[in-house]
Parts: sequence; C-alpha cells; structure tokens
Amino acid sequence: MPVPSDARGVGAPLGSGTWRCQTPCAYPDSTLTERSIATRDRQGVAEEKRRLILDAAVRVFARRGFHASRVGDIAGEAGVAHGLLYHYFSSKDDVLQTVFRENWSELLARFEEVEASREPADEKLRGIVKILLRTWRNDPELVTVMVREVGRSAHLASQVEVIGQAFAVVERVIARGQAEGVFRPELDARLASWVVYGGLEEILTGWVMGRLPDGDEEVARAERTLVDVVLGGLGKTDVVT
Amino acid sequence: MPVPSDARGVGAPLGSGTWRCQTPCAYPDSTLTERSIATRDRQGVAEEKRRLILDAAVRVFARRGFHASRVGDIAGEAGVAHGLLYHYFSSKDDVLQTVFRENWSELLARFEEVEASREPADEKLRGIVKILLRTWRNDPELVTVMVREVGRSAHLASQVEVIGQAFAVVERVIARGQAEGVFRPELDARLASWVVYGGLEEILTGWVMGRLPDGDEEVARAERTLVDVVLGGLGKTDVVT
Amino acid sequence: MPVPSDARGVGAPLGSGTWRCQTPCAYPDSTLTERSIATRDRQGVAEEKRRLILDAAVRVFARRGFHASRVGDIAGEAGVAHGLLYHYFSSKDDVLQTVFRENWSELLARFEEVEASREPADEKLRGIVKILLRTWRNDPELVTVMVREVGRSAHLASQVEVIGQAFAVVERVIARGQAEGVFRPELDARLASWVVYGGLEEILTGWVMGRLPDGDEEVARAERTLVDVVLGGLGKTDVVT
Amino acid sequence: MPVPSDARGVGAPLGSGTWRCQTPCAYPDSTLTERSIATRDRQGVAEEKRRLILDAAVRVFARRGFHASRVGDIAGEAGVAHGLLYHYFSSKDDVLQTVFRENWSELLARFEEVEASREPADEKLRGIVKILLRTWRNDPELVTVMVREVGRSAHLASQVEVIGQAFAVVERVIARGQAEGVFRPELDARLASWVVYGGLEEILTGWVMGRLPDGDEEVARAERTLVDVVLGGLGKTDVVT
DNA sequence: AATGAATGAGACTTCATTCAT
DNA sequence: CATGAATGAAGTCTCATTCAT
Repeated sequence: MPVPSDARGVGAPLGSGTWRCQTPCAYPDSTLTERSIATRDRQGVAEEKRRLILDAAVRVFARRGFHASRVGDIAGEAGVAHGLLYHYFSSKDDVLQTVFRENWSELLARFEEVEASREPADEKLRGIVKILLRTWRNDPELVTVMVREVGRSAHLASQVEVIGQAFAVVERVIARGQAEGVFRPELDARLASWVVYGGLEEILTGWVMGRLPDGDEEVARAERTLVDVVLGGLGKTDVVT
Repeated sequence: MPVPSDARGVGAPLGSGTWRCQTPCAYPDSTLTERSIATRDRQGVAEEKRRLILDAAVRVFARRGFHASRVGDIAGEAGVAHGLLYHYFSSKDDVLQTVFRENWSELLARFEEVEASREPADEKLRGIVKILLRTWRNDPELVTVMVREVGRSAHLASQVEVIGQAFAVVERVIARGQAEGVFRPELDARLASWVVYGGLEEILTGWVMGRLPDGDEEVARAERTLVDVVLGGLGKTDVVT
Repeated sequence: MPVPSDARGVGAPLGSGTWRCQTPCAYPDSTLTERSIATRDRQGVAEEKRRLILDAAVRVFARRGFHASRVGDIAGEAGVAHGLLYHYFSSKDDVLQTVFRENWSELLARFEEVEASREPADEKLRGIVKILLRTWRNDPELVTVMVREVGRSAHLASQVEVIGQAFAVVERVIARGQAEGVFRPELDARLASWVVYGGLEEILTGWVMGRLPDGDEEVARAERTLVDVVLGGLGKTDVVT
Repeated sequence: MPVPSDARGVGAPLGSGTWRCQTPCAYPDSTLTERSIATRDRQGVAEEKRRLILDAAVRVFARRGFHASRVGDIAGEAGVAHGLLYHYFSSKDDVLQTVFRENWSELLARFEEVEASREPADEKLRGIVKILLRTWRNDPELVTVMVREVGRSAHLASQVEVIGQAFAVVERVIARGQAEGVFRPELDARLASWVVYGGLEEILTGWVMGRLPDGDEEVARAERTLVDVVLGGLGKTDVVT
C-alpha cells in the first residue's frame, strides 16, 4: 500500500518552518546602518516576544472566541502589558489575520506538497485529511481558531484567498482522480470537495467544542472513518482501505 | 422507488406550524385576569410584533453576525424603537436563543418524522438532507444564522441540546441502517453522522458566504452530490441514486 | 455723530436667534409619522440638552483648551453621562465644530448687517469692532474658544470658510472706504484688515488669559483705543513713511 | 531718514548668538571630573544633538501643533531614537519650553537693543516690527511655533514672563513716544502695544497658515502696511473720533 | 551616548440595557 | 404598548515616559 510522501512528516507541527519576520519597529524612517551583535540579539528577542503574543492570542481566541476576547486578555496570557501588543501588531484584528495568514499558508504548502506527489488520487486525499486531523493533535487551540473564526472574517480578502486555495487543492485532487478513473466521474468535483472539507471541519469542531472525544485512539478512528466515508463514496469500485 | 413520507412537504417553510407561544411579554404591572376579545387581539398584535423583531434579527444576524449586530440594528430593521425589543426579549442573547430554539425544534421535529417513517435507512438520510438543504431555499438568512452561530454559542445549554438531538437522529438512522445491513457495519456511526452534518453545513456556509452558486439548479445538484457521496460511501454495495 | 444701525443691538448675546436644530436621533430610518404633543415636548427637551452640552463644552474648552479637555469633563460640566454626548454629537471634534459653525455664522451675519448699512466706512469699522468686543462681555468663554481654537482647526474647511468670510467683510469695508475717499488709498486693504483683526484678537486673548484687565471700563477703553489706533494711527501728526 | 541701529542686522537669524548652554544631560552615574579634549568634543557633539532635536521639534510643532505632535515624531524627524530625547530634555513640554525660552530671549534682546537706541519712537517701533517680520523669512517654522503656541501655554510661567517683557518693550516705546510728543497722548499705551502685537501676530499666522502670500515682495509690503496703519492709521485725514 | 522594547494611565467611543414619559 | 433619551461598563488604542542593554 502506497504511503504519502511525507518528507516533513504529515503531522509535523505548524510553525516549525522559518518565520516571515516583520520588523516590529514603529518608526520606519530610522536608518539603521550598523547591525551589531546587540542589534541581532534584540531582533531575536523581539521575534520571540512576537511569537509569545501570537501564541497567547491563539490560546485566548480558542478559549473565548475572537469577539469575546479582549486585548487585555491576550496581553495577560502572554504576560506583557497590553500596550506592547501594539508594538508588534497594528490591531486586535491584525493579530487574528496574522494567525490565519501564517498558519493557513503553512497548511496550504503541505497540501500542495501532497498534491504534487505521485500518489494515486485517493492516497492524496488521505494525505490531506491526515495533515489536518493530525495538526489537531499538535496544536488543537490553533486549529480551533483556524476553523472556528473562518466565517467571521469572510470579508478579509487575503486569508480567504489562502483558504480558498486550500479548498482548490482538494477540488483539483478530486478532479484529477476522476480524470484518472479512480473516482466516480458523474460527481461535481467542486461540491464534493466542500463535502470533504465539511466533514473535516465538523469533526474538528466537535473536538474543539468537547462534544466528541479526542483521544489518540479517537483521532485515528476519525481519520479512518472520514476517509472511508469520503473515498468509499467517491470510489468507482469498492475502494478498500 | 419509495419516497419519504412528506405530509408537510420536505421543503415546507420553517415557522409554518403553530407557535409554541410563550407569553411574549411579562409586563410586570399588567394584571391580565380577563381575556376579552380585545385582549386576544392585543395578543395577536403582540405576537406579530414579536415575529417582526425575530425576523428582523435573523436578517441582521445573517448579514453581520451575532456579535457585530447591534440591538439598534435589529430594532431599525424591524422598524421599532430599540426599547421595544426588551418587552419581548430579555436580552440580545435571548433573541438569538429564541431563533435557535424555535427553529431547531421545528427542524428536529421534521427529522424525527422522517426517522419514524418506514423508509429504508438510505432514504431516511436522503430525506433529512433534503429538509435541510431545501430550508435554505425558503429562508436562507435563517439557515445562515442557525448554521453560522452554532459554534459561537456552545455555552448555551438548551440549544446545544436540541441541536445535539438533531445530530442524534442522524446517528440513529445510520446505526439502524447498519443493523439492517444497508450500511457498512465497520464504520463508527457517531463519526459518520458528523461527517454528514459537516458536508451539509459546509455547503450551506458556501451559499451563505456567496462562495458557492446557489440557484435552484445548484441546490438540486448539491443535494444529489451530497447524498451520492454520503450514501455511496456508506452503502455496502454500490447504491445508485 | 452717526451711530451704527443697531437693530438687534451691537452687543446682543450670541445664540439669541433661532437654532438650526439637528435632530439628535441615532436611527434615522425610524419613520415618525405622528407628532404628538409628547413628541414635541421631547424634542424641546432634547434641544435643551443639546444646548446644555454645548454650553458646558464651551466652558470646559475655554478653561483647558480643546485638546486638554476630556469628553468626560464636558459631560461632567453638563451634569450628564458622557455617553449622552454621543447622542447629540458624533465626536468631541464635532462639538467644537458645532460651536464654531453656529457662533461664527451668527457673528458673520451681524458683520454683514453692519456692512450693508449706510454708515461711512469708519463707522462700519467701529461697528464691527464693537460687536466683537462686546460679545466678550456677554459670553467671554465662548469668545475665548472662538478665538483661541481657530488655529488648531485650520484644516476644517467649513469653519475656516466662515471665519474667512468674517475677514472678508472687514477687507471689503476698508476697500470701500478707500474708494469713497475716507481711507488712505495707498494701503493694502487685505493686509490692513488682518491688522485690524489681529488687534482685536490680541486684546481678546489678553482678557482670556487674564493678562489684561477686563472690567466694563476697560472694555470701553479698549474699543476706543483700537478704533483710534486703526483709524487714526499712533502718530500725532500725519507721519509719512 | 534715520535708520535703526542694526549692528547685528535687523533680520539676523535667531540662534546665531552664543548658547546659554545648560548641561544637556544630567546622566546620573557619569562622573565627569576630568575635562579632556575628548570631553570637550563630546560636549560639542552632545550640543549638536541637542540642537538637532530642538530643530526637529520646531519643524514638527510647526507642522502639527504641539499637542498633536508625538515625541516619536520629533525623534523621527531628528533621526534619533525617541529615548534619546529624554537625555536632553525632561519631557515633551520641556522641549517646547526650551524653544520658547531660548528664542524669545533672543528676540527680547534685540528689541531692547532697539529700545536703547537714539531713534525717535516711531523708528523704534518700525525697527521692532522689522525684526519680527524678517525673522519669519529666516525661520518661518520657528516663528510659527513661537506665535501659535503662545496661547496654549499660558500656565508656563517663565516663557510668559519673557514674552511679557517683549510686550513691555513695545509699551515703553509707545509711552516714551507720547512723552516725547511724537505719539498721540490720549491713547492707552498698554492697549496700543497689544494692538501692534496683534497685527504682527495675525499677519504671521496668515503666513503660517498659508492664508496670506508670503513671498519677499509680500513681506516687504506687510512691513510697510503694518507700520503705516499703526503709525498713521487708516484715516486719510485726521479723523477725530 | 544611544536604542527601542516595555509600560500603563488614560483617552475616545460603543452599545446593551433601563426607564420616565 | 411604544418611544428614545439616558446611563455607564467596557472595549480598543495612543503615547509619554522609563529602563535594560
């Protein structure tokens, strides 16, 4: 049985890549010509603080939802004064945006890796499902936010775009599978991709809300069930997993 | 081919039944001892106003989300002063609660009707899907709210209960289908029901967000696709729809 | 000796005219079809509250300057909750704007009255000086704000316009006086009008700042001195430059 | 025609004299016991930085007004970190204070030079007007701040004092002129001096605000007009009031 | 001397809710 | 029933100032 190419590991934690570090500096005009060790260190520390705040924000958003979370909560969770948050982010909204942008980008990259692999379509789909569900195990709060607050921010172009791209990967994988004769050709690939995503999101939400048990055992079973349902339905013949 | 029992019509609009009319306003001083015609009329008018506000709230919530909606928006949409809202509801939260309670109850009742019918399990599932998707055609804004705001309000016991019951119907239908040998027995019925619901919600959300086309044609296709995917996957043999 | 036409009285208090009452209503869509006595009364009361806040704002602005004044100070001075201020005005800025708009308009109207009269040019000038200086006696705090905060809000088109018009009246009066042979023709009318205004403002500022005594006697003397200097100059004989 | 004594030049730029150099920074721990060449240099550099910040502050204050200017703006304009500002000045207020103190002192000194000269009173007045108006040509932003922010800072004792002294010079010149029979004796010298100052300030403000053209030609004309009006009045003949 | 991250008081504004009319 | 003026808690964000490096 072929396994998905998993260079980085399907379940590798999000955020393990390099960070696209925006300088937090408030006065952009300042001309920094020399970059001493101290400067470097300070940048490193600053980047650490930035992450500290971002991580705290994820925890708080996961706990109370974006709207109900106060800037002060985030700062408190991060153990800094709330003013500092505005050193690194322009607004509370910007914090959420950043969480979305950075993490969905990462997820998308992994999806595209899977898509580009030489697996058969059904294995690709399985790979994508694995990535998302296992990410939950690594950082449930992050996934909570990514899943729960998608709706709220429909008006924000950039992140919708990246999520849209994530959907598009699944749609392409399905369409390709139909072309290859692995999937039933009469289905609408676009709609089918939404069904797949919906199943994923629902289970994640169930875990997030504590309405579904989320032990290791359950996560494994969920993966199996979801793939079985989805592939069993899409497969032209009885695809046995 | 058996059709689901559809006395009221699978797509009958929500709210067409009789209302479980709570006294709309517990006006503290008014001593309602006699129930003259006038009183009846007044109650009728009051009930009308209550609906007016509720409907307005649904439109506003659908447009801006619960949190971003102001009481004044709802009142403005209903064409009444915002103070009046507090005659009929105890708070903004109560308005949302009421929307959930009344409409999910209605949906649940229809689901249970389907469950109680003598259809085979797959037809029951199809019936449930139809009910939900077609409700979209009748009142997309209502469904928007019912779907989008479910996550946010996890802390509200009552509505979770009724929604949980809706999930439970699907789970029981699936489990029964397995017992009857119509569905694959090795699947986790609970998780499968979540996948079904997820697919439904995702497509509804796509329509709500305007990211999926939602003409009559598309709704029909969505119904077909969803059922095909779900049943095709669950069916022991190739269930052809 | 001719006296300026003084129908309303050169020193009549500002704000004695009718008010251009903006309805304070926050939800503009509400269709008010019937206008009962109660509604009328409420509007009257509302207008009164509006004035209450506006007057309080003038006092506070005069005392501390616009920038240093907090919305809470204004509300406190008016004896209302600070939230109410936003019922009647859209922002702190709007309050200042309104003070400017309403009162400079009033002053301008009086200036134009004087300009339109049949007095000789020097008497018109004297009339204008009287209006401004005597307004100080009636409402020193108002004049304080009108004079002191002009600079701060240079970027606000409307009020600059109305003040510009006030300057223009003086310029026209001077130019007319030159044409009539009453004033020296070699002077630049525009610049001369600025000198006149400057003298006025400086004395007002002196009073505002408590650096010039401002009793009735002094106001009268200031009026005389200013007019004497402007019309006759300091020089004992015709000093030719 | 006698010309005012103009040893330094009536229009010499402010700040061209020696600086009353307060120790720029009372760095607590640094024990400056020895005064080597290096120390001297360092002091020179420090003084340069001080000026850098001060000049930047003037530009920023002129552009946005004191209250709306942020410390970060000043530092940014000066090209230094905002923390450094607090090495040279104790607060934002102190910066403004310093601008006032140093420059009004300078102006005052020049005024007093003129006062001490042997010119007739009218020439003295003309000399003072020239100094102020021509300073505008040399450093409009500085004059902007000195003129515009005077009112705001009534509570700051020291600078009011120095400005008061500047007023006093004019008053004394006028009074002396009356005693010498050059000026009309019936005028109130105090008030007249305010009128003169007012005319000056208004024209300066007009230039600052861009509401009066401020080319070389216009500055010359303004000088003439102001002196003409003040000394000769608008009236063509001796208008007796 | 110089930096800029960090602080936190305090500003403006919003809006759910109450209540006199 | 109905209105909308009134309240005030609570939220986001700004910015002068401090301080470790």
